[in-house]
Amino acid sequence: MKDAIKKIVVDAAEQAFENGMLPSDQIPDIQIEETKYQTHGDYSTNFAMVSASIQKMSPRKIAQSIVLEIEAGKKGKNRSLVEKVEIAGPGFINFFLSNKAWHPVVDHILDQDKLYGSSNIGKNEKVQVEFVSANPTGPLHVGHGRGAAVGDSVGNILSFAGFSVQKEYYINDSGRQIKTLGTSVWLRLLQKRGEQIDFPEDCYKGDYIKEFANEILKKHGNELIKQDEKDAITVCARLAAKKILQGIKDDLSNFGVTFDQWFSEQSLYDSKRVEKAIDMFKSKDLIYEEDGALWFRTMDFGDEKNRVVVKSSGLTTYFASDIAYHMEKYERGFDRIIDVWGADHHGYIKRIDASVIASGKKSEQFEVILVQLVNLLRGGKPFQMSTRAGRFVTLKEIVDEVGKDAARFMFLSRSYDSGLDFDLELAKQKNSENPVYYVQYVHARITGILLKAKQEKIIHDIDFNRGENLNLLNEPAEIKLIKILNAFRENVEKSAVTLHPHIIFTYLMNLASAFHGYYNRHKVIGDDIKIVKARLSLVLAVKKVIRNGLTLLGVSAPERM
RNA sequence: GCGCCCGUAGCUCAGCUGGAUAGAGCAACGGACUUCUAAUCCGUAGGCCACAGGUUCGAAUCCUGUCGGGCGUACCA
Repeated sequence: MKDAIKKIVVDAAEQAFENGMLPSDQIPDIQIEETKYQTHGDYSTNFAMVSASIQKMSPRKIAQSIVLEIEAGKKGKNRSLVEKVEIAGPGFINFFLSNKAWHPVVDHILDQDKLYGSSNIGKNEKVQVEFVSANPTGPLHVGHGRGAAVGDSVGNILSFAGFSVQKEYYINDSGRQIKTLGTSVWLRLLQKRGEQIDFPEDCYKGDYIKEFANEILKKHGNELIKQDEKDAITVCARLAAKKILQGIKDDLSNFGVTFDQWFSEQSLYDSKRVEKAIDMFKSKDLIYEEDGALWFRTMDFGDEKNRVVVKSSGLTTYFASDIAYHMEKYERGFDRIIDVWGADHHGYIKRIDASVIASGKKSEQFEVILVQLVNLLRGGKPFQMSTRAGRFVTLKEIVDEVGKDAARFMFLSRSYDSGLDFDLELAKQKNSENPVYYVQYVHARITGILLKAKQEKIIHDIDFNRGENLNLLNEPAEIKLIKILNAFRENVEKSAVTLHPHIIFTYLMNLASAFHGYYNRHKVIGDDIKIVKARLSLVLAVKKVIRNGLTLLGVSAPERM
């Protein structure tokens, strides 16, 4: 619709130039915007204002010549959509569209169905979204849930907008935390056998560790005891990590989050990629030795200090494998890499950015979505979490208690740029305070209407792909609904460009509100069969758009509630 | 100290690639079920958009500074 309006404006401007009403044929970058107020029509453009310096004329004068040309060119194809054009304020040109301009939108939605809202602005660009990537040393907690919801939705939205997306989970299955995990399990196992052991401060204290210890003791206890402690710990680590990872996969799956690939950190060592990356940067003099350690010159790329890649002990740091990992991603052919991280990792961005640029990529090819922390509350009071102390609320707990849909909707309701208060008591409530029901209710309500219409033999099927009598949709509430439906694709695109899923949330709330208002004011199944058919077409279109939007957020669209 | 995020209605937050009269949910108050689902709707009330400068025809939006809150500043992961 906006494109059609833009064409009208541009055509008129060209015509005005030919007629000598405008001195220049230069067309600046203009905006066609939806208006905030009914009195300003449906769309407005700032053409006159931004052309003022080019044309060396006052905005209102420019606007006048444009309006004159539009009215003169009544025969133009798009022109018939416009009922009235007005000049307002400092020089806005306001367009009032006729109702019939909107009616085809309904047909278009019914026809496009699940594809409605999709686009190709991504041009199949290869994008990788990496998220969650929690260490397999314990179950996922609430904070991971937010990252999972954001990453998964961003992936969905980018795909829908025409990007070629791969979602990946990076498994930190190497290094010290895995060793700590093994030690934790091993010590619990020994305790279980009755040995008196002081459990170290830096080991994982969660109950799940004790459970693993029990299990391993039963299954492999006798063999383990005979082994060297060092080997036994390694075995414990391997078994526990495998078990935990499976738990993470299950939790994510129950949360509706899927990954295309699970990438192992250890594999980077096995394939010598870490070693090779270090050698490569050494040869470029970007890695040097000092105090017995190897340092990467991240300061050359704006970091506040250089960073260690190999400690004086000879062990590599996390940063070392991350350098290799990101290089490997580009080798796989991705044009863009998006990492979803918790805000507590923001100091890490410069470092990775430096290594990415050092490896010859452009800064824009690496982006980090920084998800601000989830502030967990219980009945309004802060609820502190610590993995080590074993006191935390897991993602599974949340999903079991409030449901996948409510949890995901909650996580995506706000921009991730802001911290999120997640109150356990509130989230557990299944009442109207939860916005997810507000939107899902639209879908269920419409299904109810369609089922009734089918029962009364008004329609054969509750799903159809052609509207009927759309020209009878002339109630203001109906036109308003169609306008919102029409804006869906634009919202998806905006969401994709800004990488902000909450735009979809806001859109859905807005659409749901418009629908509920319409529903309460107008009856779909009434006396006039022609109008009934028109309205059935409209509400079916609403239903499809609600479903498409919810799908992007990973929330289900129920037929009944 | 330095770096990142935030500061908008009583509360939680949208709006931020500058546009005309700043929005929603919750909470408060008053109404609407003999109807396709009241998990809904309609109405009332609620604002120095933290503060101070700057850029602009125009600033909640962009720039600078100040104040306030969160997070981070490891040869941890």
